Amino acid sequence: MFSMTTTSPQGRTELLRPDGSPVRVLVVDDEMSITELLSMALRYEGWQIRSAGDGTGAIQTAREFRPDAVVLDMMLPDMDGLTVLGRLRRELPDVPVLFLTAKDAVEDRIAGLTAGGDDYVTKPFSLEEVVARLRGLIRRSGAADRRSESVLVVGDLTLDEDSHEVSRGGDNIHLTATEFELLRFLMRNPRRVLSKAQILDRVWSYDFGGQANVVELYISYLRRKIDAGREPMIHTRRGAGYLIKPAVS
Amino acid sequence: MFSMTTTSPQGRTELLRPDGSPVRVLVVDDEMSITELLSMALRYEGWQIRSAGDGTGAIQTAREFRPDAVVLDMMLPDMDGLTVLGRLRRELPDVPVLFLTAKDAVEDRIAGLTAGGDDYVTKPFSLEEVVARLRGLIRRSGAADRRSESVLVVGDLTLDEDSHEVSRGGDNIHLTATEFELLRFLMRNPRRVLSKAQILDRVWSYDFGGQANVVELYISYLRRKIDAGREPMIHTRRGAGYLIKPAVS
DNA sequence: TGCGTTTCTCAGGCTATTCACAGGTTGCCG
DNA sequence: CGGCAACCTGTGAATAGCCTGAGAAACGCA
Repeated sequence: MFSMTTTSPQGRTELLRPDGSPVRVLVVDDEMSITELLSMALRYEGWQIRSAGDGTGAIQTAREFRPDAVVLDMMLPDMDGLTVLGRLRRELPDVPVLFLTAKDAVEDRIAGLTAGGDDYVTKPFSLEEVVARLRGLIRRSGAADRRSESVLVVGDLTLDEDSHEVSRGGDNIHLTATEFELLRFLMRNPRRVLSKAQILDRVWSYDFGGQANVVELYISYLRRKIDAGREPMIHTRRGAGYLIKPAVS
Repeated sequence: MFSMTTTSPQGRTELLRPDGSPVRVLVVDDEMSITELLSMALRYEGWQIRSAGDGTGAIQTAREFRPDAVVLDMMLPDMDGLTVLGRLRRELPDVPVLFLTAKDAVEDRIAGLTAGGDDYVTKPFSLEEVVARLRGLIRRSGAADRRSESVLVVGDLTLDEDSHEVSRGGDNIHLTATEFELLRFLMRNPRRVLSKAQILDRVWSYDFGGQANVVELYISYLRRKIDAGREPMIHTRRGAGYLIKPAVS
C-alpha cells in the first residue's frame, strides 16, 4: 500500500502512498500542547496531519479523513481509550495505531495492545521515537515488498532500525539507546546541519530540563565510537550545529 | 491448496493461497474483546479476517466469506457448539476448525472432534498458540507437500513446531511449554528487537496480570538452556527489548 | 492423594547509562 | 597575539534497567 519512496532535495527519504500523495496521520490527544507538538513534527516529515481532542472527534475525523495511521492517547476526557480503539477499528479495520500512555499507567492496561502489530510510547516521549515508531507501523502495514527500508546508510556507516544494529566498514558498533536515537536523527538528515536546539527538541523527550550541553556530550560519545581512528563523518559547524556525511567526499 | 509462501518485509514467512491471495479466517466468539484481539493478531499475520458473535451469524458469514479456516468458540449464546459445527460442515465440508473451550469443559466432547484433523485451545490462550495451531491446520488442510515448513531455523538452532523438538548444534534441548513458546516467537522474528510488552502480549495468555519481569526470567531460563557455554544467540538491547540471531554474524 | 515439574513473585545485586559539573581546548575576531 | 565564545571531554554520582537465586503456589500425572 505504501510501495513508493522518494528522496527530497535535502536528501531525506519520505514515505509516500502508491499514488504519490502524502501519508495521512490522525493525532488524538486532549492536551493541545501535545497535539500541536506532534502535528508540527509529523508535518515536518511531509505527512498530512489532522488532530482531534476527544474520542467522538477522533471517530468523526477518522471517518472522513481516512488516515493511514493514528496516534491515540489512552487518556481521553469523553471515553476510554479501548472504546475509541474499538470504534476506530470498525471504521478502519487495518489502520495501525500508536498509543500514547502515561509512564506509570503502563503495566496494567497496555495488555494486548501491541499484539496486533500496534505499538505504544510512554509520555514523555521524544519526537524521534514517535516518528520512528510511526514509520515502522506504516511501513509494516503496507504492501509486502520493500525490504531494505529499515536500514539507513551513510557512506560505510549503516544503522538498522529493526535490529538496532550499527556498523561502520563492517565493524559492529554498540550504542546506547540515546546514542542510537541521536545517530538515527543525524543519519536521517545527512549532509544537513542540525542545530543543538533542533537535536535537543527531536532526540530528547519534550520535558527534558537539563543542560543544553548533553548534545555536545553525546556527540562526543558518538565520535568515540563511530569516528574513532577513522576518517571522521561527524562534523561540527561552529555556531551552527552538527552534520553527518560520508567520509570520502 | 496453500502451496505458496512469501516473505514479508519483516522477514516473516506468510502463508498464501495458491492464487496469491491472502488466507481467509472466520473468528466466532460472543465476547467482543476476544474477537477483537484475535482479529488484530490474525490480521497481523497477513490474513483476511471476518468475525461473528453467534451461531447464526457464523453460518451466514461462512456461506459468503468461504474461509480457509474457522476459529470457533464452543460456548455461544444462541446454539450449541456442535450444532454450529454441523451446519458449518454442511456449508464447507473440508474447512479446518480451531475450537476455543473453557479450561474445564474439555475432555468429553472435544476429544472426538479433533479426530477429523481439527484442533483446539483452551481459554485463556496465548496468541502465539492460536496462531501456531491455525497455521498448522491451514498447512495440513492444503497440499500435502511442504512438511519442512514447520521447522524454524536460526543459525545452528532448530525448532520443530510439530514435534516440539528443539536442538542446537545437534544437541537436543528440553524446554517447558512457556519456554518453547517464547523461543518460537523469537525465532519467528529473527534479528528483530522485540519489546517486553510485545513478548508479553503474544506469548502469555491475554488475562495474565502479573509482573512484567516474567519475560526477563524466561529469557534467563532460555539462555541457560540454549546459550549455555556457547556463543550467545539471545541478545539484550537495553531499553528496547530482546532479539535472537545466528551466533556467527 | 502425593510427588515432581512448571510457573511466577519477590527482592537483592549489579552494571550500563544518563547527566551535571568543571576545566581544557579550539577557532574566530579584532 | 590576546581574549572570548563555542565546543570538547574526564570524572563521578545517581539511577534505570536487567539478571538471577530462593522459594511459594499451581499444575499434571500416576
